[in-house]
Amino acid sequence: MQQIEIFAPDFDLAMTLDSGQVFHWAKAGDGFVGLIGKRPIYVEQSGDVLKASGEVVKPDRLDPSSLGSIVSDYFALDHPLAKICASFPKDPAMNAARDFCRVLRIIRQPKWECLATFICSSMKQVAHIRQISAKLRERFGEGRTVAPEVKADGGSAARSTNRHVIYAFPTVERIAAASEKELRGCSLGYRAKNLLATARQIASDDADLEKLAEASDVDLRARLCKLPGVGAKVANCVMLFAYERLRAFPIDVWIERVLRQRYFPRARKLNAARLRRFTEEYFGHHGGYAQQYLFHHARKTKSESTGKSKRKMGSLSQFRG
DNA sequence: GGCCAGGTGGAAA
DNA sequence: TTTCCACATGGC
Repeated sequence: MQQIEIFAPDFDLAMTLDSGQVFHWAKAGDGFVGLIGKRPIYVEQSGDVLKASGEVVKPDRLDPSSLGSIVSDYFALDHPLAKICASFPKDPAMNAARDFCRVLRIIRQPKWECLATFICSSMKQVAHIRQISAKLRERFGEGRTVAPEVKADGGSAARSTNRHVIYAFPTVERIAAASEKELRGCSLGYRAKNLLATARQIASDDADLEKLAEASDVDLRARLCKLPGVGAKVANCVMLFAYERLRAFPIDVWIERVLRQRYFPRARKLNAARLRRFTEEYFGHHGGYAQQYLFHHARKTKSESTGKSKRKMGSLSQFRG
Protein backbone atom coordinates (compact mmCIF):
# COMPACT_ATOMS: atom_id res chain seq x y z
CA MET A 1 0.00 0.00 0.00
CA GLN A 2 1.36 3.32 -1.06
CA GLN A 3 -0.07 6.69 -0.07
CA ILE A 4 0.80 10.04 -1.51
CA GLU A 5 -0.18 13.69 -1.41
CA ILE A 6 0.14 15.89 -4.45
CA PHE A 7 -0.15 19.63 -4.82
CA ALA A 8 -2.97 20.05 -7.32
CA PRO A 9 -3.98 23.67 -7.91
CA ASP A 10 -6.62 24.60 -10.48
CA PHE A 11 -8.21 21.21 -10.15
CA ASP A 12 -11.60 19.92 -9.06
CA LEU A 13 -11.58 16.15 -8.77
CA ALA A 14 -15.34 15.69 -8.42
CA MET A 15 -16.17 17.98 -11.33
CA THR A 16 -13.59 16.31 -13.56
CA LEU A 17 -14.87 12.81 -12.79
CA ASP A 18 -18.45 13.96 -13.40
CA SER A 19 -17.83 15.62 -16.74
CA GLY A 20 -18.59 12.76 -19.11
CA GLN A 21 -15.00 11.87 -19.97
CA VAL A 22 -14.66 8.77 -17.83
CA PHE A 23 -17.41 6.55 -16.50
CA HIS A 24 -16.27 4.16 -13.81
CA TRP A 25 -15.17 6.22 -10.78
CA ALA A 26 -17.47 5.79 -7.79
CA LYS A 27 -17.93 7.86 -4.66
CA ALA A 28 -16.53 6.16 -1.59
CA GLY A 29 -15.57 7.54 1.78
CA ASP A 30 -14.53 11.15 1.32
CA GLY A 31 -13.36 10.58 -2.20
CA PHE A 32 -13.56 8.19 -5.14
CA VAL A 33 -12.44 4.68 -5.99
CA GLY A 34 -11.51 3.67 -9.49
CA LEU A 35 -8.75 2.33 -11.62
CA ILE A 36 -5.99 3.94 -13.57
CA GLY A 37 -5.34 1.24 -16.10
CA LYS A 38 -5.17 -1.89 -13.97
CA ARG A 39 -4.24 -0.16 -10.74
CA PRO A 40 -6.98 0.25 -8.16
CA ILE A 41 -6.78 3.71 -6.65
CA TYR A 42 -8.55 5.68 -3.96
CA VAL A 43 -8.29 9.43 -4.34
CA GLU A 44 -9.69 12.34 -2.37
CA GLN A 45 -9.23 16.07 -2.49
CA SER A 46 -8.96 18.65 0.22
CA GLY A 47 -8.30 22.11 -1.11
CA ASP A 48 -5.29 22.13 -3.36
CA VAL A 49 -4.08 18.77 -2.13
CA LEU A 50 -4.86 15.47 -3.76
CA LYS A 51 -4.44 12.42 -1.56
CA ALA A 52 -4.27 9.00 -3.11
CA SER A 53 -3.69 5.47 -1.98
CA GLY A 54 -3.27 2.30 -3.94
CA GLU A 55 -1.42 -0.93 -3.98
CA VAL A 56 1.73 -1.13 -5.97
CA VAL A 57 2.01 -4.87 -5.96
CA LYS A 58 4.64 -5.53 -8.57
CA PRO A 59 5.19 -2.55 -10.77
CA ASP A 60 5.79 -4.19 -14.09
CA ARG A 61 8.97 -3.44 -15.92
CA LEU A 62 7.26 -1.44 -18.60
CA ASP A 63 5.65 0.88 -16.10
CA PRO A 64 7.72 1.35 -12.97
CA SER A 65 6.06 4.68 -12.23
CA SER A 66 5.30 5.66 -8.70
CA LEU A 67 1.74 6.19 -7.53
CA GLY A 68 2.29 9.94 -7.50
CA SER A 69 3.35 10.18 -11.09
CA ILE A 70 0.58 7.81 -12.19
CA VAL A 71 -2.06 9.99 -10.53
CA SER A 72 -0.52 13.26 -11.70
CA ASP A 73 -0.29 12.00 -15.23
CA TYR A 74 -3.82 10.58 -15.33
CA PHE A 75 -5.42 13.77 -14.08
CA ALA A 76 -3.15 15.87 -16.31
CA LEU A 77 -2.03 18.07 -13.45
CA ASP A 78 0.69 19.38 -15.76
CA HIS A 79 -1.78 20.99 -18.16
CA PRO A 80 -1.38 24.77 -17.80
CA LEU A 81 -5.03 25.53 -17.13
CA ALA A 82 -4.68 29.28 -16.71
CA LYS A 83 -2.94 29.51 -20.03
CA ILE A 84 -5.44 27.22 -21.70
CA CYS A 85 -8.39 29.23 -20.38
CA ALA A 86 -6.72 32.43 -21.53
CA SER A 87 -6.54 31.03 -25.04
CA PHE A 88 -10.31 30.62 -25.32
CA PRO A 89 -12.23 33.09 -27.47
CA LYS A 90 -13.95 35.83 -25.50
CA ASP A 91 -17.69 35.59 -26.02
CA PRO A 92 -20.63 35.30 -23.60
CA ALA A 93 -21.14 31.55 -23.99
CA MET A 94 -17.46 30.73 -23.65
CA ASN A 95 -16.98 33.15 -20.76
CA ALA A 96 -19.82 31.56 -18.82
CA ALA A 97 -18.53 28.04 -19.48
CA ARG A 98 -15.00 29.03 -18.50
CA ASP A 99 -16.14 30.64 -15.25
CA PHE A 100 -18.14 27.50 -14.46
CA CYS A 101 -15.48 24.91 -15.34
CA ARG A 102 -12.07 26.53 -14.89
CA VAL A 103 -10.88 23.74 -12.58
CA LEU A 104 -11.99 20.90 -14.86
CA ARG A 105 -9.15 19.00 -16.48
CA ILE A 106 -9.07 16.75 -19.52
CA ILE A 107 -7.58 13.55 -18.22
CA ARG A 108 -5.31 11.05 -19.96
CA GLN A 109 -7.20 7.81 -20.37
CA PRO A 110 -5.97 4.41 -21.46
CA LYS A 111 -6.60 4.19 -25.19
CA TRP A 112 -8.54 0.94 -25.52
CA GLU A 113 -10.70 1.67 -22.50
CA CYS A 114 -11.58 5.10 -23.88
CA LEU A 115 -12.23 3.87 -27.41
CA ALA A 116 -14.39 0.97 -26.27
CA THR A 117 -16.40 3.10 -23.87
CA PHE A 118 -17.16 5.74 -26.47
CA ILE A 119 -18.17 3.12 -29.03
CA CYS A 120 -20.78 2.18 -26.42
CA SER A 121 -21.79 5.80 -25.89
CA SER A 122 -23.78 6.49 -29.05
CA MET A 123 -27.32 7.64 -28.32
CA LYS A 124 -26.83 6.96 -24.62
CA GLN A 125 -27.03 9.26 -21.65
CA VAL A 126 -24.02 9.57 -19.39
CA ALA A 127 -25.77 7.54 -16.67
CA HIS A 128 -26.37 4.73 -19.16
CA ILE A 129 -22.78 4.74 -20.29
CA ARG A 130 -21.76 4.31 -16.67
CA GLN A 131 -24.06 1.30 -16.40
CA ILE A 132 -22.67 -0.27 -19.56
CA SER A 133 -19.09 0.33 -18.43
CA ALA A 134 -19.86 -1.26 -15.05
CA LYS A 135 -21.48 -4.32 -16.63
CA LEU A 136 -18.62 -4.88 -19.05
CA ARG A 137 -16.12 -4.58 -16.21
CA GLU A 138 -17.97 -6.90 -13.85
CA ARG A 139 -18.63 -9.46 -16.52
CA PHE A 140 -15.28 -9.52 -18.34
CA GLY A 141 -12.81 -7.53 -16.25
CA GLU A 142 -10.40 -8.49 -13.53
CA GLY A 143 -11.60 -7.74 -10.00
CA ARG A 144 -9.43 -5.90 -7.47
CA THR A 145 -10.04 -4.40 -4.08
CA VAL A 146 -9.24 -1.00 -2.68
CA ALA A 147 -9.84 0.65 0.68
CA PRO A 148 -11.59 4.01 0.36
CA GLU A 149 -9.44 5.87 2.83
CA VAL A 150 -6.09 7.50 3.32
CA LYS A 151 -4.57 6.94 6.73
CA ALA A 152 -1.88 9.01 8.36
CA ASP A 153 -0.23 5.76 9.36
CA GLY A 154 0.77 4.40 5.98
CA GLY A 155 -0.08 0.71 6.05
CA SER A 156 -3.34 0.70 7.93
CA ALA A 157 -5.59 1.22 4.95
CA ALA A 158 -4.33 -2.05 3.58
CA ARG A 159 -5.80 -3.82 6.57
CA SER A 160 -9.09 -1.99 6.36
CA THR A 161 -12.16 -4.18 6.48
CA ASN A 162 -14.04 -1.60 4.43
CA ARG A 163 -12.66 -2.61 1.07
CA HIS A 164 -14.42 -2.08 -2.24
CA VAL A 165 -14.23 -4.49 -5.14
CA ILE A 166 -13.60 -2.74 -8.42
CA TYR A 167 -13.09 -4.18 -11.87
CA ALA A 168 -10.58 -3.30 -14.51
CA PHE A 169 -11.87 -2.57 -17.99
CA PRO A 170 -11.69 -5.84 -19.96
CA THR A 171 -8.75 -6.27 -22.27
CA VAL A 172 -9.07 -6.15 -26.05
CA GLU A 173 -8.46 -9.88 -26.12
CA ARG A 174 -11.21 -10.62 -23.63
CA ILE A 175 -13.79 -8.59 -25.54
CA ALA A 176 -12.61 -10.08 -28.83
CA ALA A 177 -13.16 -13.55 -27.37
CA ALA A 178 -16.70 -12.77 -26.27
CA SER A 179 -19.81 -13.40 -28.34
CA GLU A 180 -22.14 -10.67 -29.54
CA LYS A 181 -24.85 -12.22 -27.42
CA GLU A 182 -22.71 -11.98 -24.29
CA LEU A 183 -21.99 -8.32 -25.04
CA ARG A 184 -25.67 -7.60 -25.62
CA GLY A 185 -26.17 -9.00 -22.16
CA CYS A 186 -24.40 -5.86 -20.92
CA SER A 187 -27.16 -3.62 -22.32
CA LEU A 188 -25.14 -2.61 -25.35
CA GLY A 189 -27.94 -3.15 -27.85
CA TYR A 190 -26.85 -2.60 -31.44
CA ARG A 191 -23.48 -1.30 -30.22
CA ALA A 192 -22.40 -4.83 -29.31
CA LYS A 193 -21.64 -5.69 -32.91
CA ASN A 194 -19.43 -2.63 -33.34
CA LEU A 195 -17.54 -3.16 -30.10
CA LEU A 196 -16.90 -6.78 -30.97
CA ALA A 197 -15.77 -6.03 -34.52
CA THR A 198 -13.43 -3.28 -33.37
CA ALA A 199 -11.96 -5.46 -30.61
CA ARG A 200 -11.33 -8.25 -33.10
CA GLN A 201 -9.63 -5.91 -35.55
CA ILE A 202 -7.34 -4.58 -32.87
CA ALA A 203 -6.67 -8.00 -31.35
CA SER A 204 -5.73 -9.38 -34.73
CA ASP A 205 -3.20 -6.59 -35.12
CA ASP A 206 -5.01 -4.77 -37.87
CA ALA A 207 -4.77 -1.65 -35.74
CA ASP A 208 -2.24 -0.83 -33.07
CA LEU A 209 -3.69 1.81 -30.79
CA GLU A 210 -0.35 2.67 -29.19
CA LYS A 211 1.38 3.11 -32.49
CA LEU A 212 -1.36 5.45 -33.70
CA ALA A 213 -0.07 7.98 -31.17
CA GLU A 214 2.62 8.83 -33.69
CA ALA A 215 0.11 9.83 -36.37
CA SER A 216 -0.87 13.38 -37.24
CA ASP A 217 -4.31 14.59 -36.15
CA VAL A 218 -5.72 14.08 -39.62
CA ASP A 219 -4.27 10.59 -39.99
CA LEU A 220 -5.25 9.56 -36.49
CA ARG A 221 -8.84 10.64 -37.05
CA ALA A 222 -8.99 8.82 -40.37
CA ARG A 223 -7.59 5.62 -38.86
CA LEU A 224 -9.98 5.70 -35.92
CA CYS A 225 -12.94 6.31 -38.24
CA LYS A 226 -12.16 3.08 -40.05
CA LEU A 227 -13.02 1.12 -36.93
CA PRO A 228 -16.61 -0.17 -36.73
CA GLY A 229 -18.80 2.10 -34.64
CA VAL A 230 -16.38 4.99 -34.81
CA GLY A 231 -17.46 8.13 -36.63
CA ALA A 232 -16.29 11.71 -36.33
CA LYS A 233 -17.77 12.27 -32.88
CA VAL A 234 -16.32 9.16 -31.23
CA ALA A 235 -13.00 9.63 -33.01
CA ASN A 236 -12.73 13.17 -31.68
CA CYS A 237 -13.57 12.03 -28.14
CA VAL A 238 -10.88 9.36 -28.29
CA MET A 239 -8.38 11.83 -29.74
CA LEU A 240 -9.14 14.30 -26.98
CA PHE A 241 -9.40 11.97 -23.99
CA ALA A 242 -6.85 9.28 -24.88
CA TYR A 243 -4.41 10.80 -27.37
CA GLU A 244 -4.14 14.24 -25.81
CA ARG A 245 -5.09 15.98 -29.03
CA LEU A 246 -6.36 19.06 -27.24
CA ARG A 247 -7.60 20.58 -30.45
CA ALA A 248 -10.11 17.81 -31.21
CA PHE A 249 -13.66 19.13 -30.92
CA PRO A 250 -16.34 16.43 -30.60
CA ILE A 251 -19.78 17.63 -31.73
CA ASP A 252 -22.58 15.79 -29.96
CA VAL A 253 -26.22 16.77 -29.44
CA TRP A 254 -25.35 19.03 -26.50
CA ILE A 255 -22.58 20.90 -28.27
CA GLU A 256 -24.63 21.17 -31.42
CA ARG A 257 -27.41 22.75 -29.42
CA VAL A 258 -25.01 25.21 -27.80
CA LEU A 259 -23.51 26.16 -31.14
CA ARG A 260 -26.90 26.67 -32.73
CA GLN A 261 -28.35 28.71 -29.90
CA ARG A 262 -25.33 30.74 -28.89
CA TYR A 263 -23.26 31.12 -32.03
CA PHE A 264 -25.72 30.77 -34.91
CA PRO A 265 -29.11 31.81 -33.53
CA ARG A 266 -30.35 32.95 -36.92
CA ALA A 267 -28.51 30.72 -39.33
CA ARG A 268 -30.65 28.86 -41.83
CA LYS A 269 -28.18 26.73 -43.67
CA LEU A 270 -26.07 25.28 -40.90
CA ASN A 271 -24.71 22.05 -42.21
CA ALA A 272 -22.16 19.83 -40.57
CA ALA A 273 -19.21 20.97 -42.64
CA ARG A 274 -19.87 24.59 -41.76
CA LEU A 275 -20.09 23.79 -38.07
CA ARG A 276 -16.88 21.80 -38.20
CA ARG A 277 -15.01 24.58 -39.98
CA PHE A 278 -16.29 27.10 -37.48
CA THR A 279 -15.23 25.08 -34.42
CA GLU A 280 -11.80 24.36 -35.85
CA GLU A 281 -11.08 27.98 -36.66
CA TYR A 282 -12.86 29.76 -33.84
CA PHE A 283 -11.91 27.74 -30.76
CA GLY A 284 -8.34 27.23 -31.82
CA HIS A 285 -5.42 25.44 -30.27
CA HIS A 286 -7.20 24.18 -27.17
CA GLY A 287 -10.59 23.67 -28.80
CA GLY A 288 -11.03 20.35 -27.02
CA TYR A 289 -10.89 22.05 -23.65
CA ALA A 290 -13.30 24.73 -24.84
CA GLN A 291 -15.64 22.04 -26.06
CA GLN A 292 -15.50 20.12 -22.79
CA TYR A 293 -16.25 23.29 -20.83
CA LEU A 294 -19.19 24.18 -23.08
CA PHE A 295 -20.47 20.61 -22.80
CA HIS A 296 -20.22 20.36 -19.05
CA HIS A 297 -21.66 23.80 -18.46
CA ALA A 298 -24.63 23.11 -20.73
CA ARG A 299 -25.31 19.75 -19.14
CA LYS A 300 -25.10 20.98 -15.58
CA THR A 301 -27.19 24.09 -16.09
CA LYS A 302 -29.62 22.45 -18.52
CA SER A 303 -29.77 25.75 -20.30
CA GLU A 304 -32.65 27.02 -22.32
CA SER A 305 -34.75 24.75 -24.45
CA THR A 306 -34.01 21.10 -24.89
CA GLY A 307 -36.62 20.46 -27.51
CA LYS A 308 -35.26 20.41 -31.00
CA SER A 309 -36.72 18.28 -33.67
CA LYS A 310 -34.91 14.99 -33.92
CA ARG A 311 -34.75 15.24 -37.66
CA LYS A 312 -32.92 18.51 -37.60
CA MET A 313 -30.42 17.35 -35.00
CA GLY A 314 -29.87 14.11 -36.82
CA SER A 315 -28.96 15.77 -40.05
CA LEU A 316 -26.10 17.61 -38.44
CA SER A 317 -24.87 14.57 -36.64
CA GLN A 318 -24.14 12.94 -39.94
CA PHE A 319 -20.96 14.79 -40.59
CA ARG A 320 -17.84 12.81 -41.20
CA GLY A 321 -14.56 14.09 -39.87
C1' DG B 1 -46.22 6.30 -23.34
C1' DG B 2 -43.46 9.61 -25.77
C1' DC B 3 -39.10 11.82 -25.73
C1' DC B 4 -34.28 11.92 -25.35
C1' DA B 5 -29.53 10.38 -25.02
C1' DG B 6 -21.48 12.48 -25.66
C1' DG B 7 -23.99 8.57 -33.26
C1' DT B 8 -23.07 5.48 -37.02
C1' DG B 9 -23.67 3.48 -41.48
C1' DG B 10 -26.02 2.82 -45.43
C1' DA B 11 -29.99 3.79 -48.52
C1' DA B 12 -32.74 7.12 -50.87
C1' DA B 13 -33.53 11.53 -52.83
C1' DT C 1 -24.27 16.00 -52.17
C1' DT C 2 -27.57 16.05 -48.85
C1' DT C 3 -31.27 13.97 -46.29
C1' DC C 4 -33.43 10.21 -44.15
C1' DC C 5 -33.81 6.28 -41.19
C1' DA C 6 -32.92 1.85 -38.55
C1' DC C 7 -30.56 0.47 -34.85
C1' DA C 8 -31.42 -0.99 -28.56
C1' DT C 9 -32.02 0.54 -24.08
C1' DG C 10 -33.46 2.90 -19.93
C1' DG C 11 -34.70 7.10 -17.22
C1' DC C 12 -37.84 10.77 -16.82
